[in-house]
Amino acid sequence: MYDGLSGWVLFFIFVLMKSTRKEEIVAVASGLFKEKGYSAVSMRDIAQAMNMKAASLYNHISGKQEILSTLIVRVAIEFTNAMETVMAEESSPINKIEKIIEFHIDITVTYAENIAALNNDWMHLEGTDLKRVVKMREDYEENFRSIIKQGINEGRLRPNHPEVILFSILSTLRTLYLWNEKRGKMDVNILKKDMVSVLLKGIV
Amino acid sequence: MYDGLSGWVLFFIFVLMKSTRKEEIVAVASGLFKEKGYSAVSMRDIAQAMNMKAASLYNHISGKQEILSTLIVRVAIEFTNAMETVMAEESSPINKIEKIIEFHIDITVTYAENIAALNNDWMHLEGTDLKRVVKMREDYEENFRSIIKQGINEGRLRPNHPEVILFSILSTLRTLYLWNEKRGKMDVNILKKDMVSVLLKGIV
DNA sequence: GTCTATAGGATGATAGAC
DNA sequence: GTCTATCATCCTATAGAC
Repeated sequence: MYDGLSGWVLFFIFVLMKSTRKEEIVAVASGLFKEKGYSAVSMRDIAQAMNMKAASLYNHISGKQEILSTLIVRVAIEFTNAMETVMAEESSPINKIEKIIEFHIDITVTYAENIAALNNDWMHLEGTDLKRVVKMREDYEENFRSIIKQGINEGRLRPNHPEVILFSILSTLRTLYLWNEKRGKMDVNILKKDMVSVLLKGIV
Repeated sequence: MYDGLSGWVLFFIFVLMKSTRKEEIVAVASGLFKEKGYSAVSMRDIAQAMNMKAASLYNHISGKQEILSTLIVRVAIEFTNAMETVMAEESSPINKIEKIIEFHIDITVTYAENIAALNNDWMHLEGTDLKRVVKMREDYEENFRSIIKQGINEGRLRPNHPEVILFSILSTLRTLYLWNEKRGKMDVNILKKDMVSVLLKGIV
């Protein structure tokens, strides 16, 4: 009876270790990718940062590509889900844009390194991962665009070129990850309020 | 007399060729860097795109690093000069911000690839080039920040956190280069007007 | 699960013929 | 100024001992 139990416990620990070890690698690699970019970081760099040898990494991941893919797909899904939640709501375009700004800030707080990879290294994805991420990005932008167009049509947004509005807001939100040190001192809720105010009402 | 003349002419052509050849390399490389990033582009890639062999590149440039440095320093100086011109003017903070938005659009039109390198590959610069570019970037941001603070103090800008305003505008302007295809169809002056309107007056 | 050793190929750069 | 040949080093990834 004890034997059976300890067998299961050991198996559970093994699975747990293996999975957290992979997560450790992904976490360490994401920091390096953010600093120097995917292509400039070698498996030796990642291994060194974990106090191990490059060959040992391959017991936990299939290769460098899997690290990038895990990193990017994870946060891309996060954004897709958040956008779908907003789209499903029955509220005004302005309210939806506020929600988008808020979830971008929330996701950036926990996924800064993933966002760096999504923004700067998506083109180094391969095969179906590349197609999937590009598709998610296109759908995301299309949803955002439709909200803006609706807002203009209803006369609740100023009639500027929709692409200019989309691009202005989105490029600010997408590069929020670069701003984490300065943000660190700022309360997230204050940041959200200021960001909504600046992006919606302008600065004048 | 003819001999002397043709000697000078040949020398001039030689200097001209050498310099335009270097410019050609820088131009071709900048396109590749923009697509895949500095680290993912090899000297063989650059050579192939010019229908020559990698070794031949070294007759015109000292190495890969010189290409990056040329590319980045050039556009960094462009931004620094433009900002200094604006700072020297005696006009309101709002007027200065409008000018900044406008010269960002102008520079982006001619230097899209350089800006990509400045944004994404500056960390691969070495030695004094790295220090110089980082310094120019810090000074640039500090100038922008002082304009914003003055605008808030004078009560002409809404009293949002200055860093939020700085970051929102700057991140939009810095990623304009990503937007060149869509912009291509739009008149530059209309883009400037829309951009100024969206960034200053907001969208609501 | 980590190590050493190494395969197999790419990389930045140089030497020297033409 | 471009080429071929090559160097020395780095890269991702695998094989196999422990």
